[in-house]
Amino acid sequence: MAEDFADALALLWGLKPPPKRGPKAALSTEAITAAAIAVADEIGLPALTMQVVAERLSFTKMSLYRHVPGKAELVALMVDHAFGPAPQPPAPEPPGEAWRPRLTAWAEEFRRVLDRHPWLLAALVGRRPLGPNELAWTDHAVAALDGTALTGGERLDTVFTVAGHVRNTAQQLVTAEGTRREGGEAEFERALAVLLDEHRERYPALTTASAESVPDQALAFGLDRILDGVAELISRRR
Amino acid sequence: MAEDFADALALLWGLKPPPKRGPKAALSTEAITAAAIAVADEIGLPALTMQVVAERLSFTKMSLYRHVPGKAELVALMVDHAFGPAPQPPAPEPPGEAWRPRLTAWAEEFRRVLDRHPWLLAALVGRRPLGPNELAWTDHAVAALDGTALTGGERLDTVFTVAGHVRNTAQQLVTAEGTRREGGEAEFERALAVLLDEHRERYPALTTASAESVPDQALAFGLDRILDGVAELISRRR
DNA sequence: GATAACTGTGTCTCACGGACACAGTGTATG
DNA sequence: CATACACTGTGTCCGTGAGACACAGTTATC
Repeated sequence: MAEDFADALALLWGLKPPPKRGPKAALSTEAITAAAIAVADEIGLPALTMQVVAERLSFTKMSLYRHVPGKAELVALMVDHAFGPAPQPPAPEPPGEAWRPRLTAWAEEFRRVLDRHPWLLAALVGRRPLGPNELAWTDHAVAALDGTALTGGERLDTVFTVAGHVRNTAQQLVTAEGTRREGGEAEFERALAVLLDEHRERYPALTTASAESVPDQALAFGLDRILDGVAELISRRR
Repeated sequence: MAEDFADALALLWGLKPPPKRGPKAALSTEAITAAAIAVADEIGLPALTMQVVAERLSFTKMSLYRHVPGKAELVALMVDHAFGPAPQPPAPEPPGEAWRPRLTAWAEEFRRVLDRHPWLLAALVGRRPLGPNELAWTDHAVAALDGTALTGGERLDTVFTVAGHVRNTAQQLVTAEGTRREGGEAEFERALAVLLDEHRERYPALTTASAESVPDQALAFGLDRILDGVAELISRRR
């Protein structure tokens, strides 16, 4: 377990000493990762098998294991690769100002990544080895709060809260398999509506609230509340 | 797929007509669900196999399928069962007041459930059939906001945001397998610290913020920010 | 040119989810 | 009361997926 963790980290951070002898590899960790991402985008994480990835690359399943220790590590690579380089160049603006639009833009960018790669949601569950890109994303978000009256711990917690909110709202567009929800959307809503209607005396608050709910507002609403709360804390510090 | 969804819902809501003939069943959906939860608490969701559940009950694997359509449906049952009945009796207080302590208490209760059943985090990913208990939990949270100046949609979004935040903070105590993180905790922190130290010029904001971070504050901090934001919105409505 | 490191491959094993047929058991109907 | 029928638990079988391992071919170093 500890070994696996260290292995995965080494792989994520590109700490493999390049081989000196032997044939030049036709495959590469990057190629495998990219192919796996393409497959997962289409068919989801549970359906992602070494076999399918190999087929897309026109190689055999076992050849993948020369470049990737196992499926778990492959997923870790996919995650970091899917994030890609962090958005928002260093931003020459004075620190301490504009933290709010910067965090908002960051959240939207994060959301876009999750929309592009629905399987990411499932892959982000639990603690796992972090890659350079993921850390860079986090760093950029924390940097948006530079110069504010928040402590380091508060900045981290703020970023954590915002990122978590984005993740949670993205879940609504995703099936349990980690693929985009297409036409079946109505089915779920209808089933829930029927259920609530059948038991409206059992869930009174939920029923009445649902009656006047507006879809697709959760991301913006929650983000505004969170950032309002952060703004209040910052101004309270002055 | 649509069939599966309906089947799972029927099972969750106990809509099985009881059999009239035949031997009385030694097994039951409840017994299987309870055993599966016990197993998952110990070894996590990926390691939860029909075989293991059957062994704990001293039955054969295939006998489970007489009471549960498949593993996915079993997990759905486990989720609703793990939630248990919603906390907080109807609360005789006047609505509109005390929404904040009620939501806070609700969040803490939710957190306690997640701590008891670490695998829940992974099981909650994506849209899935909702059971009566889960709906009741949601209803109670929404009810805490009854009488406030929020619209129905805003109440739902608030609850969604709070619940999501609780979920996200709970993730830090969980491994990728959905078991509690025990001694390995230090390993993760140390690995991250080493990583950050090695690349401190690459992640400046993150490095300095981490240096003065206080662990285990994320839940309370984020919750306070969110509720501050909600309070501001409510007072703005007056 | 020999050796050693490395790559991709074919074969094998094990674990898991689930289909299916079967024998035993209890209830309703003739 | 007998018999047919619905239902339960079981044993066997299959398909699929992760991964171990041995092998043959390839390339740089001595």
